Amino acid sequence: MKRNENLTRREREKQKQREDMLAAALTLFSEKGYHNVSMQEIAGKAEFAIGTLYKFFRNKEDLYKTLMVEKVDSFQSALTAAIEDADDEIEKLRNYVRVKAALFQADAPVIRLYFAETRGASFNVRAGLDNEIRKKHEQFLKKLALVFEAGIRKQRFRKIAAPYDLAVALDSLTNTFLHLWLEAPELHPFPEDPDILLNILFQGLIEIDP
Amino acid sequence: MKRNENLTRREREKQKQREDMLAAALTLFSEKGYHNVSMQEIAGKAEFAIGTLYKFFRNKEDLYKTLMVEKVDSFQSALTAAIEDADDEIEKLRNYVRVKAALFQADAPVIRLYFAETRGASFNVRAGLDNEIRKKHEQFLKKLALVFEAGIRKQRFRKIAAPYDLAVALDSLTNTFLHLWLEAPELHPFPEDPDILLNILFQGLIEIDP
DNA sequence: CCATAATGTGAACTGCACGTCACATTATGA
DNA sequence: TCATAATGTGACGTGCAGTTCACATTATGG
Repeated sequence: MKRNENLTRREREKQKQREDMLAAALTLFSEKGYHNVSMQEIAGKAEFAIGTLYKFFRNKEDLYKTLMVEKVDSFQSALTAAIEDADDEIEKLRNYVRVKAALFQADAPVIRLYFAETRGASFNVRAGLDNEIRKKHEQFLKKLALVFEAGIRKQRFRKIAAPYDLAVALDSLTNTFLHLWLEAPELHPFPEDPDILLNILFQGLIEIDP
Repeated sequence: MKRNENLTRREREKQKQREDMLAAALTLFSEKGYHNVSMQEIAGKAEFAIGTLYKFFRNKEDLYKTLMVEKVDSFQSALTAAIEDADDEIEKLRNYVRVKAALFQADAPVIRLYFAETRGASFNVRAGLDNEIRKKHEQFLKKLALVFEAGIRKQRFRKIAAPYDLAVALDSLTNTFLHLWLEAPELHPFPEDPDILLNILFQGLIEIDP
C-alpha cells in the first residue's frame, strides 16, 4: 500500500479512480468470469468511458493481471505474517487458519476469482499470470512446510508425512472448507475455533500407538 | 455405455464420428479452455466440416455439456463402485484412493477440464452445467460420508469430525495430491500405496489420548 | 444404373468485444 | 481572464467466433 501523503490532489484523485476501476472489474470478474465481462461493462460500472479505462490499463489482460497480482500479494503477506507472528508451531497453524478465514470472509469476490483462475485451469487467461501466481503460492507452501518441519524437529508433531505434504494438505483442507463456507454459509457455517478444522490433521482417525 | 450390437453399419459409423468429435473437443478444451477453442478448431481436429459438427450438437455449449456429463457420470459410477465393492470401511477408503488415482492417470485431460470448471468458478460456462455437476458431486460425497458414518458406528474410526466433513476432507486431499502428481509427476510422483495419502487422515499429527 | 434420400460441406451472415483516436471537456497558472 | 495543457469521451474500425443454410457429395434400394 502506497502512502497517500506527498501527493497532489490530482494524484490522489487519479489513484481513487484507478481503485474504483479495479473494484468494478473485480466485482464483475468474480461474478461472471474473465471472458464474460467486457471492458465496456467494467467502464460502465466504474462510471467512466472506455477510453478512460484504457488510459489506466493497456488492455483487458493488463487490468486483470494488475488486479490479481495486487490481491494475491496482499494475501500472501498476511498469511506469511500469520505463521511468523507466533512462536509455538501449533499457534502458528491456528493463526494461519484464523487469518485465512478472515481473508475469505472479508474478500469473498477476490477469493472466488483466485480459485477460478488458480485451482482451475492454467489457461483461463494467458499463461504468464498463472505462472506468477503459482510461483507465489509455491513460495508460501514452502514457508508453511518449514513450520511443520520445525514442529517435527522439536517433536511437537509426529512425522506422519513429509513437511511439504503436510503443508499441501493443510492448504487444501482450509481452501476446501473455507470455500464450502463461502458458497453456502447457511448449510456449512464456518466455526470460530480453528481447531475444528485442524483436528482433522491433529487427531488421527484411527487409534494407532506410535 | 450403449451396446454396439443391433446397430446398422451406418449407426455404428455415426457413433464413431460422434466419439471422434467429442474426443477432439475434449483434448482442445482441456488444453486451452472452453473460451479459447473455436468450433472451427474442433471440427478441424476431428476432420469434419463445421456444418457436420452442428449436425451432431446443437451448439458449442451443448457439445461441452454432453462431454462433461458423460465423463462425470462414468467417474462417479467408478468411484461409487469402489466404495461399495469392499466390506471393510478401511478397505473401501483404500479402494477409493486407488480407483481415483487410476482415473486421474488414465484420463488426465478430462480431469484437468473437470477441475477447471468445477473447482474453479461457477461461471466459466453457463450455470446450468455447473449445477448439474455439483449436484452429482454432492451425491457422491454423501455416499462417502456414509462410509465414515458406518466406520464410526462400528468403532473402527474415532469420531474426529462429522462424517460429511471427513468425506469432504478426503475428497479434497485426494484431489489435491492427485492433481499435484498430474501436473508435475517428476517432482511429486504419486505413490502406489494409498495409505501414504490416507495416513494423513488415519494418524494424528499430535499424540492425543482419547 | 438411376432416382431419391441422407448426409457432409464451408462460404457467408451476424453480432459482439477489444482497442483506437479525433474531438470535447476540464484544469492550470500566467 | 484566457491560452495551453491535461484529461475524459464514446463512435468507429477491425477481426474473430458462433451459427446457418443452400448446395455438393455420397449412400440406398428398386
